[in-house]
Amino acid sequence: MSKEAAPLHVLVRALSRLVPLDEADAGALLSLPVRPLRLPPLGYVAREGDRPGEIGLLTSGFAFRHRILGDGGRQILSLHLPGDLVDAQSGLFGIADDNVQALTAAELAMVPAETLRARLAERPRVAEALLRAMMVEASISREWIANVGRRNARARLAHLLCEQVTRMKVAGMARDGAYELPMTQEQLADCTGLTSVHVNRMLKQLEVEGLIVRVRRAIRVPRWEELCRAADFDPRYLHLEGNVLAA
Amino acid sequence: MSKEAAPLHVLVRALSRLVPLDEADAGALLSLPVRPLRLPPLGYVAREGDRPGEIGLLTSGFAFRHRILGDGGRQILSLHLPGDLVDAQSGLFGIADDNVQALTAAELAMVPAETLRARLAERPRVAEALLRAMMVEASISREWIANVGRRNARARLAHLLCEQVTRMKVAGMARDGAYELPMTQEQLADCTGLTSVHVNRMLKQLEVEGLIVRVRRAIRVPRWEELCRAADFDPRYLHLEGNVLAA
DNA sequence: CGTACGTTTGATCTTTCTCAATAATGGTGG
DNA sequence: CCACCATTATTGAGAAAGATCAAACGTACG
Repeated sequence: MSKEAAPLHVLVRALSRLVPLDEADAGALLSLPVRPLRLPPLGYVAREGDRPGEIGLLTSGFAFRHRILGDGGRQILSLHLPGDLVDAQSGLFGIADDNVQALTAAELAMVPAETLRARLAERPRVAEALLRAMMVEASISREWIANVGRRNARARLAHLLCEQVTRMKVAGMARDGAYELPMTQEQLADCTGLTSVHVNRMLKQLEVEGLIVRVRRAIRVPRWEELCRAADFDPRYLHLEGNVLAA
Repeated sequence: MSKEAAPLHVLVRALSRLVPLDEADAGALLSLPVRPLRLPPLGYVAREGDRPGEIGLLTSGFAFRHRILGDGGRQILSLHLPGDLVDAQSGLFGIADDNVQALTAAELAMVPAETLRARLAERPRVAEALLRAMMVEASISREWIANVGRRNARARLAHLLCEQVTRMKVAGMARDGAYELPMTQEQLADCTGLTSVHVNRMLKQLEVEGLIVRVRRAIRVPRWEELCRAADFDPRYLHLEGNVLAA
């Protein structure tokens, strides 16, 4: 069961967290044709303006989505974990709004958009799960607006960490309470609307406050509750209802 | 045709901008049962945590969506015009992520979520239109992240104005090049992650620069191109493809 | 072992916030 | 119609958060 020969298992696992899927639903997903795609760090999944025709399922590694502004500034818009359909937007819509890039080395399973669309029409439960996944993503986007718009640098960063740690826990990517967040400080800055210099200072501050411990890019959270308080983090917007969140 | 006896006409009009709907599709929408709701300015459509059971279609007036942060700060997350399904999220998902409030006096048509969901299953084209509407909204959310995260105060405000003016044009709400944006400066501040004091100063600056003209809360844009440049505004993220944007 | 990239730190500058006071405006009851 | 009240807009002065510039330091990796 936990053997993941087929890459689509991560999708079934991710979607069934949102809507219970039966055997037939799962089968419809698992039988999808797939083009494997292996990317190096910073490899592009999609570029703004692309008309992909395929939808990328992230099966291993991390990815992120971003827009480049007129003055060359970059804003990271979302972070993606294995199980995420990384550009359902572009795939179903036809045109990509933003750039999607691998953060680490990553593996994707590219699914033809038309085939997926057809499966969705046959399997309403799967369609509903996908819709929910998109709504969760939209809710996260709105939290990012609030994060970047109304929290100070320290809280922004703390919030980003809380969100990622929580999502990684749910995805079973925690390793004894330490979470490897494979991002440079510049990328953290582009997530939070700060400069990398200021991110560095705030990380250090969180560290001297004892809210995080850093070793290389691995971050451990010795006092989860306190970090959440510093972050003004309330995980409701992640819609994890049924999920185990026991530390 | 332009007579809108039934409130649902605005929905048909809005959705058919995204996907061509035939008579049967339109009929399926127009025959939806509706509970009219009339709200005073600042009346609530939904509150965070609500489990509504109905989806609100805004038929007249403006509405906005916001979250309140732990320190009491408020971030406005989106603005809504007639034709917008103001809480498809909550209605289809079950639980509201954020607060939705009327900005002006507003009229809504409340549609039972279950009925709408059933219609969606019967009418794939309508479902697709709704999905697209949600994707456009998500794309706008991402632009707001970038706006608030990476643009300075002047550009943020200019961008918000460009976005609203464009959407109002498309919705046919322009009155000879003047657009009534019925928001207080504090609300503009909560959209842009600024303080109302600074919004005031930036509006004034845009005005002395000749990029906008203000009379009461009506804003006219004498030099559209220049305002767009100041805003770093590129309307692609609004996905207006087929729409007339001739000034 | 050197190069490229990322991190850390300091000093200074700018943008935006905060606090506070004043002026308009709009709506209400008399 | 007018006086009054609450809300919103405007302006100034000073403080603070975060940006910018610049340099040094680490570390990974070819």
